[in-house]
Formats: sequence, structure tokens, C-alpha cells
Amino acid sequence: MATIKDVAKLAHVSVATVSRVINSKGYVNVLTKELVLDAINELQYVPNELARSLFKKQSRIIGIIVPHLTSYYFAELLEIIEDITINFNYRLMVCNSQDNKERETKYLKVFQQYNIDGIILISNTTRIQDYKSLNIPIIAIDHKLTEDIPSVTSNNVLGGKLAAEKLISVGCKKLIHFRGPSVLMPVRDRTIGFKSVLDKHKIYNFSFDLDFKNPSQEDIQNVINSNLDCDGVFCDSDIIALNVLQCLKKAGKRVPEDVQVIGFDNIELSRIFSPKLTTISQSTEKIGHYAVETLMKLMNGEPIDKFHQQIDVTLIERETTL
Amino acid sequence: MATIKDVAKLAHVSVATVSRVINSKGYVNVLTKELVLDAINELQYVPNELARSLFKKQSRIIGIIVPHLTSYYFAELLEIIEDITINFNYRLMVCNSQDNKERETKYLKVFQQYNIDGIILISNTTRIQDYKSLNIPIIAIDHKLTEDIPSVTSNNVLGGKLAAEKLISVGCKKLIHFRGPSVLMPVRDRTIGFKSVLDKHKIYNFSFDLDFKNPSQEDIQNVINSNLDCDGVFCDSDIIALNVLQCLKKAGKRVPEDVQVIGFDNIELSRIFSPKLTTISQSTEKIGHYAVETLMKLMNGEPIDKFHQQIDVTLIERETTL
DNA sequence: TTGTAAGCGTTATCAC
DNA sequence: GTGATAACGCTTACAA
Repeated sequence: MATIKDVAKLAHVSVATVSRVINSKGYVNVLTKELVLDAINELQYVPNELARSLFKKQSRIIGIIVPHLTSYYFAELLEIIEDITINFNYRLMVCNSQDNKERETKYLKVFQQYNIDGIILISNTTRIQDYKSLNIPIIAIDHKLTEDIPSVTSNNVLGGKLAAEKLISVGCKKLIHFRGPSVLMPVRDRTIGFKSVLDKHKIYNFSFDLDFKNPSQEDIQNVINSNLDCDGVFCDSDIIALNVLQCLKKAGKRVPEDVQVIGFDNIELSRIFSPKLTTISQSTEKIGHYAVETLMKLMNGEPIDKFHQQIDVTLIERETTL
Repeated sequence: MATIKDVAKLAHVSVATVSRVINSKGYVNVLTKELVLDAINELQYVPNELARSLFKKQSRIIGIIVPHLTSYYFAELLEIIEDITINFNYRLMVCNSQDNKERETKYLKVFQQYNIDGIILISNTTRIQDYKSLNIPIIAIDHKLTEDIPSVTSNNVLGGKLAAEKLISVGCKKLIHFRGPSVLMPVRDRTIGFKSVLDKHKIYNFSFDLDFKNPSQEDIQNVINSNLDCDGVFCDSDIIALNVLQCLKKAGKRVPEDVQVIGFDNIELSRIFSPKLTTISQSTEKIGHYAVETLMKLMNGEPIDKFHQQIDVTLIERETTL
């Protein structure tokens, strides 16, 4: 691997000059520049980012903590974020926390070791102090951790409201909300939105907690079987909704004639199955963009306009509602 | 951020001594060790991996190139690989190539800049020379690139055979193979295995190419509608199979009574839907383990036992076959 | 058993 | 415009 010294030698200039041309910084004669460029080309020289980082105390690496990789929503988010960061000429160090605090803490140390420039955090961590003491810019996704850690989330309250309004508009009278773990803020917000509309209309409804990763089909079946007069279901994820659809079928219910169903996320799969799923779409695209761009501002010491951004969600009407 | 100098000062020793204790290398008195450890603790010192890497010319970072993150199979693979690498005290720099050569090349340069120690490559790249000239250990997954780049793949020929044998054993007479893009080696191997068994038994069959990421449901429907006497289908992914199931339903076919279906991958979803999918299971677990462990050997200059490892697949019989 | 100092590949300051 | 050179934080001969 050629170093800056090799280039300098070949071009008959000093390393300082080479550094100037590779960084387009400071004065350098056009002719010498040519010389240097030629040498760089000949040696296939690539600057060592490690050395550069050591000096600059920043690594152009962004650390990202995700709860899971196999959940479509997170995978999509990661895909978008990776795309944007590489375009900003930053790279991603990925930590799959598996929803496990120890793993998070372990990676926090790693982030420190590598002089990570910024952190994108998808976690409902309680160890906020650990993060803050790192003194690295952070943007949280899906969770409003504290007042002073910027965050971006979908407007989950709106999501709940949209679902409730739709279900009311098509005449539902008894509703079930199959939600995620109610310890999670997005889940709580959706519940708030959903309930607020329904309570206003005095429509019976209740929420049932499920695991996002592995919703128990047995639990769902039980709830459905003991609420056979239910005519509308709101689910906190499309995966849950797909499970619900199966259980409804087993219970002899037709969708959307007997029971109407709304999911959340708008994953690819929701379009494959018939009946195609009506769902609340989160814009991973917008969330990802906002997260990265805000983090860039934070890293550059620029002010940010809003500490807690909400991204609107939309109702995608398909075949599981009338 | 405290540095090694700060620790040395506080412990009243030299940086060399501190270095020795943090690396457990060379002689150091138990008492001085205590002193140093205390200082480290007090200052919350974390060694700067960038500086260390610069000296050692290795970064404890592994680069991984994946075609997509939103495909369940790749997500699962990545999840496993991330878990193993962090246990080996290595971190992952993730490149989502989006099946795009330019992106791969871009990341190759990044890998170089960061003194990446090894590369896990999931790509059917043709630019093998670019990789080789990097002089970084590589392990390829799913693709046998050249004789001298180690690889690990599922035994795809076996997968095709198992599917064919099962379908024959339940009496199928006319088969369709909805496969992935036939430019991919795994796809070609599955076809070879599948056809070899069927041709021996003189059973009619043909293959139809689909995109893995977005299989056209329209194409599938057309193929099915013009082959209504088909009684068995082998799909190169569970996602394709799930699509096929939908099309079969639309065509008025019952599964498994009229048509039997076998998928590939054994993704979580294949268990959710009824009828539950019979499928060929790839062990992402074993593939991931083999890949990382082999890469470790390569990085340590150890010999590896086998250049092209095949991991057996198994038939998981569920409800879409008799 | 411990310390000194050179060196890893850069960047930036300061002379010239 | 250009070139020495110190510095970034660490490891490792080598000397003591």
C-alpha cells in the first residue's frame, strides 16, 4: 500500500504538498498539482483514513444501533440510512442490539474506541446517561428519550387516529387493537390516538399486547375466539395483521365483510396477499433522511430547527377494509 | 477523552507500561499493574483503536457486502454474522450493494482506506481482480467466484434434488420450477439438482426465471394459467412460493390437493400462513459461522481445510405437500 | 521490570 | 507556492 511519502517521492515534492492536493486545501501550483496527481495515479494511492482520523479526531464513521435486522421495518430503515450516509461520505458501523442492554453497552465502548462521529439510536434505552457522557452527537429514531436528545418518529398518534376514523367511517362497532409491547412509546402513542377518537364516539375497544418480533398466533386466536362479535381490528404492524388475517379465517370470519383489518408499516408483503392489506404507511424514507441530515447538522455544530420531529403517516386503503 | 499519556501520568509510570497492561503483553509487576488499572478506572480510559490500528496496520473491522438488507435471508445472515464477529471482537462495516457494481467499487475503496482486515462478500461480481488486488482476505457466500477465493454456499444441487424427490414421491407428473435469475450460481445449481432427478424419472418440468426481490405476480399468474394441468411447483424462495400460493388460489387450485408447492429458505413467514409452506431450509446459522470462522483463519494466516464449503440443506415438510 | 524513543500515515503550522 | 516538522494516540524494540 502506497503512502503519502511514496507519492511525494515519486512526484519530487514534499508530503505537505501532496496533502494539499488531496485535500484541495491551500495554494498549490497547477503544474505541481499535475505531477502529484500523476504520481497518485501511478501508485494507485488511497489516503489512509485511519491516520487521517487519528489526527482529526473524527472518523467519518456513524454508529447505528438497531433492535433487529430481520424486521422489515428496521431493515428498510437501515437500507435507506446506509444509502444516505455513504452519499455524505460517511460509513456505517452496525450494532444489532437484539433489544439487549448489554450488547448496546458493549458497542458504546466500541463507538468510543473508533472515534465514531455520530450515533443513530433506535432503542428504548434507559441508560441515557451512558450515551450522553460519550459526548457524541445522537439522533434517536422512534423514541423520544429525553428533551435534549433530538429524535424523529412517525406521528404515531395520528396513525392511531387515522385507523380509528377509518374503522368508524365504515361502521365498525366493536374494535380490537392488537398492539406491540405497551412499554414502547410508538405503541403507547398509537393507542392514545386510536382510543381518543373511539372514546369520543363511544365505540367499544380494547388493546391487547403482543411481541413485535414473534406475535403469538395462539394468543391472537384466543382473543378473536372470545370476541366473535368484533367487527374491526387495528394492528400495530403488518406482520401482526397478517397473523390476524389467518386467525380470522380459522374463526370463519370473512374479511372485510365480517371484520375489517388495518395494519401498520406498509411492508412489501402487505401487497402480495389477498385480501391486500389496508395499512398505515410509515415513511422510512423521510425518517431516514431526517435522521441523517439532522445528525450531519449536529456533527457540524449547526443549529437544528426542531428537537423532536414527527413524520406524518398515511392510510393506504386496500382490500381489508370496505 | 483520556489518553494513554493521562493514564501514565496519573499512575506515575511510562506509557509503555500502561500499554503493557492494557495488552497483557510483556513483563509488568503486579503492583504497578494495580496502579495502572486504578488510573484507567479513574479516568474511564478507553484505548483509541484508530491509533492502535494505524500502528498495527489492521483495524479489527470486517467489511461485508450484501445485495440487499430487506430480503429476509440476507437480513438473517447479517444478523448472525454480526453476532459472531462482535464475539470475536471485530466490528462490521456494512455495504448494501443494491446489486450495483459501482456501489461495490466505491466501498472497496472505503475498505482500503480503513485498513479493513477481511471481507465477507455476497455478490456475483465479475470484478474479481479488483478484490484480489486489495490483498485482503475474502470469503464469498453463495457464490463460487474463482478457484482461489474461498467460499461457502448451501448445497443447492441437493436442495433441487430434495424438492424433486419429494414431489415425485407424492405422485406429481407435471412440474414448474419458479426460479430466481438464472445468472446466479445458486439458482443454476438448484436447477441442475431439480432437473437431474426429474429427467431420470422422465417427468415433465420447466423453469421460469423471476426476480428474487420483486417476483412479478403477473408473470406467475400467466405461467400458471397456461399450465393448469401442473400438479407440482418448486420455488427458489419462500417469497416466490407465497406469491405462487396466491396465484394458485386465483386459478381455483387447491393446495396441496391439486397442486403441491415447495419453497426455499424457510423464512419465519413460511410458518405463519396457512397452508404452512413446505420448504427447503438453508442454515444461515451454519453458513454465517463457517464464513466468519474461515475468515478468521485467513486473517491469521492459518491454513483452511476446504476452499469451497457446502452446507447441507434440509426439507421441511409442512402443509403445502401431501 | 521499566522507561525512552522511533514510527505508523496523516494534517497543519510556520518558516522560507 | 512549497517544505520541514510537530502532533494525533498508540505499540514495540531496545536500553537501562
